[in-house]
Formats: sequence, C-alpha cells, structure tokens
Amino acid sequence: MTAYCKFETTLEILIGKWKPVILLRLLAGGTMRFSELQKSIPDITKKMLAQQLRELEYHDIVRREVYPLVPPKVEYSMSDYGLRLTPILQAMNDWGASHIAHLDELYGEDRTAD
Amino acid sequence: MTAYCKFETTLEILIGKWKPVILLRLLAGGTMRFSELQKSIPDITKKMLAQQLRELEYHDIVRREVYPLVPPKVEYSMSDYGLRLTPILQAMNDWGASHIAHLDELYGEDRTAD
DNA sequence: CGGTATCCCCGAAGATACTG
DNA sequence: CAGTATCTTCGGGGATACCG
Repeated sequence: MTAYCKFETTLEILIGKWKPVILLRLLAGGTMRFSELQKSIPDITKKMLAQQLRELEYHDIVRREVYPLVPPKVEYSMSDYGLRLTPILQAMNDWGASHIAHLDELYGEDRTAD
Repeated sequence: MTAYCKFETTLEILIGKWKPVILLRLLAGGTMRFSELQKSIPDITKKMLAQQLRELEYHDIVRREVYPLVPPKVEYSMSDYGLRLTPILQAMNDWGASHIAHLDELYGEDRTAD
C-alpha cells in the first residue's frame, strides 16, 4: 500500500463504466464534440458522459475546449499527457485479448458469459 | 468494443476492492496460507478474501492448493500464467506513481483527497 | 447544445453467524 | 483453519426534468 501499490491508482482512474469507451473514442476520433461522443456511444446518458469526462479532465487525461458561442460548442480530445497512457492501454488490450483465448483453452468457448 | 477494446477485459479482472492488494501480497510473499493472507491484509473479511481469490483462481491467475488435513490447510500463490501479468502491473504501478506527482504539479500537494 | 439537479434502483461489499 | 450463508448498507449509475 505504500511504495509499490500505486497500480491501484491507475486502476481507479480508468475505472468507471464508460471511461474505457470514451478513451477509445477519443484515441480513435481525435477531437470530438460532446454530442458527437454521445452519439458514438449508444446508451450513455448526458449525465454519465459529462461526469466521466470531468473526472478524466481533472486527471489531465482529456482536454476540454469551450467555444463561447450560442448555441454552445465544446470539444474534447486526449491531452498530450493523456496520450502517454497509450502504451499501458495497448498492453492491457493485448493481455485482455490473449486472456480471452486463454479462458477458451481452459473452459472451452461454449460459455454464456464470463 | 469489437477488436481493440479488450483492455476493458483486463480492467474487469483486476477490479474488485481487494484484488490489487491480494495480488501484491502474493507477488511479494510467494506462497501463502489463507490465514496468512488474511492477517497481512487488515480489514478484509473471510468472505471477501475467499470470493476474490475464487475469481482470480477462475482466471488462472492464482493457484490454490488444498492439503487434506484436519485442521484444513490451503495455500495460495501466483500461477505461472498469472505471473505474466507482472509487466502490466509494473507499468501501471510506474504510471500511477508518476501520475501522483503530476497531480501535485497541477494542483499542489495540499489536497485532502483525490 | 451542453450541461446540472433530483430521485431511484440494484449489486458490490460489510457484519455476523454457522460448519466440515 | 478455511470457508459458506444470510442480512444489511451504501454509492455508482440510470431515468427524467430543467436550465443558460
């Protein structure tokens, strides 16, 4: 919990039902408006989208740019700092993908759920 | 969500209030008995310890060895497969540690909580 | 358009008790 | 010693309504 337990921190920042999807969208889509994000993520509510974006913004992972217009226009993108997460996300992605295969080997693919 | 979203899978496996601590203990301590784990993790209940260990065992990350004795003796350790998570955990740990410093730069260290 | 405010529900996690 | 069973609590997340 003291010196070598900081991977919990990383975990906490990535946790949240929608954070993975949001990160993925921004990594793939570059700069996106609030409504674009919402449309690209079916089933997410404004509340959750705004909330998760705030948290990512607080951690300097996502950048928020407000255009003082009427109607409002707000754009989101990965920050430079946030992009440094990419290798980790990539490593987790690779491990996750291979793990699914590993579970198949262990239990067979005829499972209904994980 | 289809091909490149598997880092959610990794996330899900690591999530759970106690999994990080348990993993850390096993990585540091090698093979440990149930009661050793419980004593080394203050505040965890038997229920949670058993439950989280079951999940890690299901994913082949932790090995469970039962000695048919009275009173019972059960030992837990990282599986060979589970040890392959180490680089990821290490990377997450490093990022987490440096991120804490990053937050300090951004907001100062005089915060009450994250 | 891009939010916030409010209310509600459900599942993860805690407390406690019992068992082979 | 190493669990499981049962009940309860708490907060993340969903639905809905309203606002600048």
